Amino acid sequence: MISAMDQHASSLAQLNFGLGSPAGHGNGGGAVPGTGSPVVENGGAGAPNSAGIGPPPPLYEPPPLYSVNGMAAQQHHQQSAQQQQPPPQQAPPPQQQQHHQSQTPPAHNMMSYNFNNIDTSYLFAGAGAANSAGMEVAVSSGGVISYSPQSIGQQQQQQQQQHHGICSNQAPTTADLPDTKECIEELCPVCGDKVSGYHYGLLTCESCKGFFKRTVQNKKVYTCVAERSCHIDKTQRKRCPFCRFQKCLEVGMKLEGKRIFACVPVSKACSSIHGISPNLLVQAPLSSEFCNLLSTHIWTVFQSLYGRICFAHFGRLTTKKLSFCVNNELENRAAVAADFN
DNA sequence: ATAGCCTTGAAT
DNA sequence: ATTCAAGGCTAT
Ligand SMILES: [Zn+2]
Ligand SMILES: [Zn+2]
Repeated sequence: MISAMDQHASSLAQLNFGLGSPAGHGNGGGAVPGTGSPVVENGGAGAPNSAGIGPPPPLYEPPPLYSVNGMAAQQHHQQSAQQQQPPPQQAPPPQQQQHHQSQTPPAHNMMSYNFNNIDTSYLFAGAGAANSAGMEVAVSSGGVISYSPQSIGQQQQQQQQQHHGICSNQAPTTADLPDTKECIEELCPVCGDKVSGYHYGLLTCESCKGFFKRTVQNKKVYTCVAERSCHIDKTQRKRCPFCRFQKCLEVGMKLEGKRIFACVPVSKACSSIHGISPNLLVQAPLSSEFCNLLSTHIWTVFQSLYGRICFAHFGRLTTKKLSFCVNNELENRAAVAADFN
């Protein structure tokens, strides 16, 4: 059945984004030597889709019905069974959630960056945390975007070297004992729980380690019933796995030393054609080959997952333009991520 | 699904 | 022998 796609499959196998379960086991250090583990076709998790995103902030004009190379945007319809979502019991309106952010002054509004009308929020949706994590962005004249993301991982490394530092990223409200060198990296950068060691590249708690593990192992695709900016702390981390995983990625949790950009659902057609799993783990570095694949097949999924992408000054959507965009967005980040591979 | 605990295998 | 992170196991 899949034999017809051997060509594609083989080419895919050379890509770098695969989730490997390369028998490889534990390994010291936060940086695992690049084990070239290709793709793993498994995907156990069902529920390939997730379109039920809340109304995205109208920062840009709503995209037209996108269709790439005649590939109709069918994603809109597939909106049925998702993974079990915590019953909207408390589907807290975004405002409430942001209310929780005790001390995050004007962060939440920076969720999406607009560069020359290119919205990059689709990747770092809810980049508020990323921003607070030290993300800096610079836009050059040519529209080239450069990032100097200070992931928590890097911060932790720095702190370690200094054997000094501040109480994680969560300011202790008012308590800032100058001599508290013990309160240091005791807090999980994702949820604030107590760290239990290095897990997937940085100091995290045991639960977030397990959560990250389950997510990447099963390639789970979550959806957020709110605005993809839910506050994650020890007590609420279970409420929105999407935002939790998003935060995991933002702070720089890595698999096999390689950063993960997202876990995206792949349309049935695409997974069938390329012989890939229904859910795809997008890892750095991204090869241009993968970017092509992304631009031609998975892009619409990205849209359905993260909202929309603004191609205002791109005019009509074409494969080439998509490739351009993808290469300038994703690969840029990939290059940055490669710094601490 | 979550999270605490355990086993494993590699590195030192 | 010891340390440690990845992954397995399993009671909630
Ligand atoms: Zn945590
Ligand atoms: Zn959320």
